[in-house]
Amino acid sequence: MAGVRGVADPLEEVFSSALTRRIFRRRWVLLPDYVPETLPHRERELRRLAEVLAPALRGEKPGNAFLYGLTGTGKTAVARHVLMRLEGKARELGVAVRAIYVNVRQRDTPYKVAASIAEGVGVRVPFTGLSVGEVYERSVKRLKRLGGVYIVVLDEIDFLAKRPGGQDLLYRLTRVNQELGGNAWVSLVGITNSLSFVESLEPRVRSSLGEVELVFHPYTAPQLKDILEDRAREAFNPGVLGEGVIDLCAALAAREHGDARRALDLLRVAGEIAERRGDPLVTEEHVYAARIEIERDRVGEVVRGLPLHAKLVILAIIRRQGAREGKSVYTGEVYEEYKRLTAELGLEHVTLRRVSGILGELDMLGLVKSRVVSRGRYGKTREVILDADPKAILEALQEDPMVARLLED
DNA sequence: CATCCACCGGAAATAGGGGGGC
DNA sequence: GCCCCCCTATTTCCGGTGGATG
Repeated sequence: MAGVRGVADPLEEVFSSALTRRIFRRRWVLLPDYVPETLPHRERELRRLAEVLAPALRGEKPGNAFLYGLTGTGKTAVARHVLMRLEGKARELGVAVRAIYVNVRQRDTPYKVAASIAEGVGVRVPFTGLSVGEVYERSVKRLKRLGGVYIVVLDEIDFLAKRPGGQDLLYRLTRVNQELGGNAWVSLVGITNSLSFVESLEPRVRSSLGEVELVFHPYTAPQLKDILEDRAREAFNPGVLGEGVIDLCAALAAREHGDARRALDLLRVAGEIAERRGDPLVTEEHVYAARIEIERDRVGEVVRGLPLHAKLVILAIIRRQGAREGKSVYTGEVYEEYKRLTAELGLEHVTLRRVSGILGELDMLGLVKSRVVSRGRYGKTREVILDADPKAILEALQEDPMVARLLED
């Protein structure tokens, strides 16, 4: 393709500005899955987890551990950091230690978890077709032959326990060492942000998993500031951060139960916005814009991933709520509106039971807030209120050709 | 103070689409 | 080829329940 010399070429402009990297030096340092060199204000937790797992270096069975605390309190980062260092040390010593990290929210069925572990021990499995038990047994067989120490981290483990068969798999995992008969060792590290989850576990699973429990408390604003300053030094070119930017990110995140991931997201997206606009400095204004952009992206992504009837249900909520000036709506009311929408499209409607389930799902996805209330004589039902920007939702709904038919007018 | 509304929410089953192992 | 497995969305069935009302 011949270049268009002398004429403004929009792509060329994009490319060259990407190359100058005027804002970021190493942007990925701010991405959520980056494992930092240092974890300020988590020294105690790092040390404790390391103590639990260290026996692996002698080829002995490490302990099981359970980490809990709210999102963005450093659980995952601590786990990954310790595992990285442990594997490094083991390599140095020539000891067979292998860490297997599974995010159970992303791999949220017993089969997927078992398959992830299988891959982690070097067993190739198809993505479907086998039973969970089969996958599990193949892994055990290979482990017996290979030997070594394995540390399996189950992040957001509550999502596994909730699924049918999830507890069974957990139970089997907690006693896999008996099956291995000393040829290899497996230790489990469970991570969750749900305290109530711990109580919902079968006692035998809980006692095994919770040999050591570490509680992660929310970061305070000054602590978040330390974290951000650490990372910002790596991530940005010198002098590009405007006055008060870090403080603002820390303050906004501290307001949300001290969520470090949120703080880092704000800082990163603020930088991205500045870069995109060609501004030489990241300012507080960029941070505010980042907050909006993050939320819009989140909502858009969630809504796009919804099945058709869930999309219709959320549209029904918006319609009903719009008609009642942003006040809450009840299940029955939503259901009626939803049925109207399906009729308009000439579609079958799902049952009330299902819509009730969808309402619960929308709540978990953070699009809606709902609580069960009793209106006495007038029955018990769920009170639903929108918890996301309706404009962002509608924008995403627009992209569904079926739903879009309802939005023309 | 018993009643009874309007759902709630667990459990199990189905549909229907994608794949094993031997 | 036969029989078994997984996954998601949904249906069916059904016992449960907080509190305004009569």
